[in-house]
Amino acid sequence: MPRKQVSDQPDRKPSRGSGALRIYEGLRHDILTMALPPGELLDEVTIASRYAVSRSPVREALIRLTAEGLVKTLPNKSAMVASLNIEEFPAYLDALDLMQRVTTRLAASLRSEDDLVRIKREQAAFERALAKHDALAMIETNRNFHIAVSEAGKNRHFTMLYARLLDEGRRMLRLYFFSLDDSLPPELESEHRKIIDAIEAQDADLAEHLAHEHAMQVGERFLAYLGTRRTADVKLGTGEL
Amino acid sequence: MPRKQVSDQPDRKPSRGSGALRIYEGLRHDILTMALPPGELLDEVTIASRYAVSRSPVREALIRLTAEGLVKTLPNKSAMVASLNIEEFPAYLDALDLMQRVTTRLAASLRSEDDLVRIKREQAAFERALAKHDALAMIETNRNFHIAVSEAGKNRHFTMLYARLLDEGRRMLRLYFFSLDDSLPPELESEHRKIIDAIEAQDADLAEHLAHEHAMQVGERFLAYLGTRRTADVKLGTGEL
DNA sequence: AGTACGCAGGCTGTATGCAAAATCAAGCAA
DNA sequence: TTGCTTGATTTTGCATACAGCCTGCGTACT
Repeated sequence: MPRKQVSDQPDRKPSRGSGALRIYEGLRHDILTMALPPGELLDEVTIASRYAVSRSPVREALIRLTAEGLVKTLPNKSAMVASLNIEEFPAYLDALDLMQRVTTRLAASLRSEDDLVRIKREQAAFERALAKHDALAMIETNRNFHIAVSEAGKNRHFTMLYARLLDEGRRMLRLYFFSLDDSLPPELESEHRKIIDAIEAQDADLAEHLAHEHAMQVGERFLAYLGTRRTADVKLGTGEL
Repeated sequence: MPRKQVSDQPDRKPSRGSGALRIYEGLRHDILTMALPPGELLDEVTIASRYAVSRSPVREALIRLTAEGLVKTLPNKSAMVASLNIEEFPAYLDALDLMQRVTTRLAASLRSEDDLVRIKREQAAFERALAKHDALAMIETNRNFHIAVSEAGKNRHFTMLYARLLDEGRRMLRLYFFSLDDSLPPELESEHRKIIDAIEAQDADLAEHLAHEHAMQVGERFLAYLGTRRTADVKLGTGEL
């Protein structure tokens, strides 16, 4: 069959090897931003036609996302976006708190000057997103800030779990941030700043303490959000807004 | 083309859906037991013919193993068994220690009677393996014991990372256990017993302390093993024995 | 009317085909 | 001898083909 021309760039060769990665990143982005809500069915042919590829790279992307826990798949049935289970929130917060504490503590102990530069750069990006009241950008830059801190701690095992938790949290944070539109909590900015100062001063105990408070704040804010009446009909289990 | 007859069981239907899982588990087992040494090339056609399937399910298995970190793959090149990087041992031990402490502590706080039964069952299997001087079984049952403890702590995030660390550790433990053939360390058994007692008594502080000591012991033993002269020529980076 | 059976369609799991990319080796040049 | 180029071969990445499983609807039977 004659190759259908690519939509945007007619002479753009997808350059063998990019297909699966592009789909993986695309699906991942859509899941984390809830463009694909929890429970959404991800049937392979539909996705394949949406990305103008065959089922093979789609399959690869779905397998990888399944391994990450963002997609659930039952044998001989369509994959679906993993649901946000509210009953797991306590365990989630426990894990987030511990990882945030340990990675921030390690960062304070082990950070290099380069790490510090990168952390501040990510924080600057976060503050720009704050200034622009861009909730999605805030969520993403907030994640990148914490990952930068974690990587300064130089333990890839902690960083990996922490990244997974933060990504999982992006979906919850999206619910939270969008609930308050433009009135964004400015204390996040100062909390980040204090963490940076502690890391710069290599005060591990203080850094850990601040990280703990930060995690608790996020948890409390999310719980407060859950308690607001106007959102009482949001079904977290299915993700339909 | 006429179907080539299956090697072992001519009338065995692979029952659609089992292929990828079978290969995944087979490769995983071979990697963790070092039957496939670190650095070994895993080209798709060879594995496919070995398991008497096409490349598709092999591909799926390799993708999943890559996501787990047991296999490394570079674009347009063969996948290979992930290497054991000795320079990452300190970070590994940090992570193992923290996960062991937190999961054991949580287990002491949250264990149900059923959890306790399962933990003791896994410990019994471990002791049987000890009695039989079966190193591979010891490694596996030791892992299962700790996973059972972790699951009693009811935090799937911690359990997931802990399981990954224990599996990663299986490859290192294999080096260690095989280095001392039959003279197996009996204190592992009593350490497990003490941990069980603390969990049963719901003494979280004691359980955490014992878990910490246990992790440190394992680390020290492995370091002592690394220090023995007769193994000085084992190249951990490539895994060739 | 309600239930069970059967058949058709769609979707996944696996096999196979094809082309780009990488690797290797031989040949040529320095 | 050493290094670069080039062509053949191998291997991956993607596309396509095929077969079994699940679903849903229609029909017949109780």
